[in-house]
Amino acid sequence: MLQIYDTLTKKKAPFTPLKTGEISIYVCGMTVYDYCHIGHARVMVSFDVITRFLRSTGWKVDYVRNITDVDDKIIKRATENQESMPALTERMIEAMHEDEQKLFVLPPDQEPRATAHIQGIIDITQTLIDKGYAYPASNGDVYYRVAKFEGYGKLSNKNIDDLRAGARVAVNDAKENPIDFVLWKTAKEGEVSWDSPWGAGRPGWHIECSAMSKHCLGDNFDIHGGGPDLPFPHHENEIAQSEAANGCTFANLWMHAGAVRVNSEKMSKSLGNFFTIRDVLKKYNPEVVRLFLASVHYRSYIDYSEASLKEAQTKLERFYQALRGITPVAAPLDNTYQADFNAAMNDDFNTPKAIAVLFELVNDLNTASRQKDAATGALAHQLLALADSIGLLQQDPESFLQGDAKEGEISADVIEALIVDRKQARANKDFAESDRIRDALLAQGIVLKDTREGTSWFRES
RNA sequence: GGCGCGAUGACAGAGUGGUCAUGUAGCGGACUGCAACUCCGUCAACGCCGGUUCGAUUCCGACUCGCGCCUCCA
Repeated sequence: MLQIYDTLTKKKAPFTPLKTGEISIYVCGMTVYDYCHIGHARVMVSFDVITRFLRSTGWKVDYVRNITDVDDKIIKRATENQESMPALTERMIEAMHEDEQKLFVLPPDQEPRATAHIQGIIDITQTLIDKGYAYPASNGDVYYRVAKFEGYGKLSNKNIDDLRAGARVAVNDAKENPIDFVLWKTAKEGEVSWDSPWGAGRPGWHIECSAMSKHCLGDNFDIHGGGPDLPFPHHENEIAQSEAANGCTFANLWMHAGAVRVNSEKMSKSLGNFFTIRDVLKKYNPEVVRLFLASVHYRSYIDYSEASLKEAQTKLERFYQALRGITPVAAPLDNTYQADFNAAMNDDFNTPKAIAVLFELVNDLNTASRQKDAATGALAHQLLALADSIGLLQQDPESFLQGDAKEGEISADVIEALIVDRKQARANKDFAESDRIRDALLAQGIVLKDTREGTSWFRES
C-alpha cells in the first residue's frame, strides 16, 4: 500500500488516487534564466525516482513539469546579456535538458511553457475578476484579492493578519491590501508583452502554474510537487487562484523536496552558494550525483560536500564491483528483497531504506559469486531490476569502473599494455618490478585487481 | 516576533515501545607472492530533564542547540 506525506495535512497517509491505478502529478520546474544547480537536480531526481518507481509497480503516471520562461529575472538577465528573452530561455532550456539527461532523469510526460499558455492565464485572470477575487488597479496591474479567499494560508500555516502585520513587501499604493499579489503586470516600455483586456502586459509569477496545470491535468489532480521554498508564497497563491477560479479543490496532495545545504546553509541563488549541475559533473560520474541525492530521504535536507560525493562514489563502486563480470539471469529467486524494497519505497519513497536492501543483496551476490553458486546470475538480475526501478545502476559495470580517461589521464590502451608487462614480471617472480608497475598505476588513480581469470582494473576518482 | 522541522555510533543515514538497519572508516581473521577486490568475525548510538509504562532512542511535556519559511530562490 502506497503512503505519501502531505505538506498540507502534515501527515503521512494512504494514497487514494482520483482514478484507480492512475496518478497525475504536476511539479513546478525551472525558471530558465541560468544553469540548474544541485538544488534543482534534487527536485528533478526526486520526482524521477518517484515516477519511475510508481510505474514499476503498475501505476499509470501522468507527470507534468513546467518551464517558466517569462518573468522578472529572465527579463533582467536577458537585458544584462544583451540578448532577446527567447534566445536566453532557449539556451537555458537546452542546457537543462542536457543536465537531466546526464543524470538519467527521464523527460516528463508533458513539459508546458508559460509563454505558450498566455490565453489560459488571461482566462483565469478574467474569471477571478468576474468572481470578485481579483481587481484591475489604477496602475494597470491586476491583483489577487487575498483577503477574499477563505483558505488563504492553509498550506504554509500563515494567517492573513500576521502576513499583513509583518509585510516586508514594498508598499504599493495601487494595491487594496499589501498582501495582494499580481496576476497580470502592465508592460514597461520595450518589455516583452502580450495583449490583454487590461492592456499590453505579462503574467505575474504564480498564475502560469494555475493555467498550465489546468490545461494539462484539469481543475483537480492528484499530486502537486516542488522545491522546499515553494509552499509560500508560490503554492499558496496557486491554491488561491485555482480554487477560487475553478470552485473545487486544486491538488489533492502536496509534496515538497528538502533543501540542499552547503556548510549548514541552504544552497540558493540569492545566497550565491550554489553549485551548478554541470560543474559537479566535471568531477563526478552523473550516477554518483544521483546516488548521493537518493541516499537521503527526499523530504530531509541534504548536505553537499566533497566527502558526501566521495562516499556516493565508493558506494557505487561497490555495486558495480559486485556486478562486474557476471551475466544476469532472469530466473526465479526465493527471497524477500523485492518485497522489502517495495515496502520501503511505498512508505513515502524511503530511498535510504530501499538502497540498504540493495546493499544486502550485494552481499548475497558477492558471496554467491565467490562460491560459484548457481544463483549468482539470478541475484545480479534481481539487483539490477530493483535498482532500475529507481533509475540506478544504469551503466555497464566495466565501463563505469574503468571510466573515461579525462584530460591528462592515462588511457586504457597504456594501462592494458602495462598489465601485460606486469603479468610477465610476475611469471618471472620479479615482484619488485610487478609492484613497481602496480604502484605507478596507482599513483595515476588506477587500481589493479588480480583474479584467477586475470587482472582487471578500475579508475579511482 | 509568527509558523514549522530536526537532534541516532568516528562520519553519513534509516528505523523501532522489549532481537540485525545499511554504507564508509576502525579492529581481528581468510584469500593474495605482497596488495587491491571479496568474504567471515568484531567494536560502537539514540541531545538534556521529567512523565506514562513491567520496559522508551521510539509516546507525552519542558529545556538546550541547529535549521527552514514569513522577501526573489528548487
